[in-house]
Amino acid sequence: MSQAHPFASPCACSRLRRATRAVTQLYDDALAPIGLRVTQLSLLRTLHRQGTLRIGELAARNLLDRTALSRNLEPLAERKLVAIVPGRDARTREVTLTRQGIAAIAAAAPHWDRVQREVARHVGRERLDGLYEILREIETLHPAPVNHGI
Amino acid sequence: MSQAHPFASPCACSRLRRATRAVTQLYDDALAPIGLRVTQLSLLRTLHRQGTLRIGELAARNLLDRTALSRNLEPLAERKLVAIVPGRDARTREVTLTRQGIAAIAAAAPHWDRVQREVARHVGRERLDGLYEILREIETLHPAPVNHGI
DNA sequence: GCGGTATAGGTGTATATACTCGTAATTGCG
DNA sequence: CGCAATTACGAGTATATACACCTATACCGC
Repeated sequence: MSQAHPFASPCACSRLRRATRAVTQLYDDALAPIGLRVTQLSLLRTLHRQGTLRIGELAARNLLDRTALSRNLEPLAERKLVAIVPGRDARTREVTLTRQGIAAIAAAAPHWDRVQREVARHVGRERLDGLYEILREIETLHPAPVNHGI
Repeated sequence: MSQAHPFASPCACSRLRRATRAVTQLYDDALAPIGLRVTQLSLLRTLHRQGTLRIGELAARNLLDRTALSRNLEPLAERKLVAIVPGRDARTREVTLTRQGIAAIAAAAPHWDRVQREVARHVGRERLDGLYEILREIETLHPAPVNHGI
């Protein structure tokens, strides 16, 4: 009785993944003129909000595997949008937004804004807020400790 | 005023991606004893529900890029969980679930069930239904035509 | 039947993501 | 201090995902 679409996948994870593919496409298309993907812009903006972070910290704040983050940073470091330098603790590496990185965020801003507003309008602000709340709840299921307020 | 967490990302896409990483981890961990990832189980189950499909059809039903699907099928074909044979139309290839594929779904079922119930309990059935509805809405933003009832 | 167009799919390349294992540096304890 | 445990990270490998470009096949009008 709860199966609205008899052939719909009942798997919460598959549903999330599918919708994420759809919306990622939307954002990537919008950001294409700037030469940034939404994942890349997201990292830049995290650094913009939080300042210099170590690899592990930045990964944890994004519920992202440490080694995956390292790889995601490579093209950004290549393009000098971020700088990665050894920290005081010689085991660590600190990731910093460069001037070009800040410029890239600024260049991407209007495109991001447009697509974000399109999503908000399409879904409705209230439902979007509800979505965020549910997503926050879901994230608490992550194996690693969740860092709220990120 | 609407910024509950002053440092939270306001990006719908990043939020979705982050939550998706978290929940994917959860499902993949649960399915690890079976040697399947949630993406793989999801494909097998689509075939189980819908029967033999062509590459392009299976991709469209999952809002997945055609070539990405082809690559995702490779390890499954390698393990003989699916069979890929030329269709009548010689341009096409048809993907079929094998007996081993059906067995793999059966073996994974209890593990999937457990984690799915955990998510439903944690989020709440009602909110989970609400989530599905919002995700369906979001999917309609996908560039490619959305196939509902999948 | 032929030629142009449309369709289905593969290959090469790039990024996204996570696991295992290995290494270097730090820390903590006796 | 000296060594064991811990911590931070990289490298290798595998899957997930998409785009640009290419090929083969089918279809359609004539």
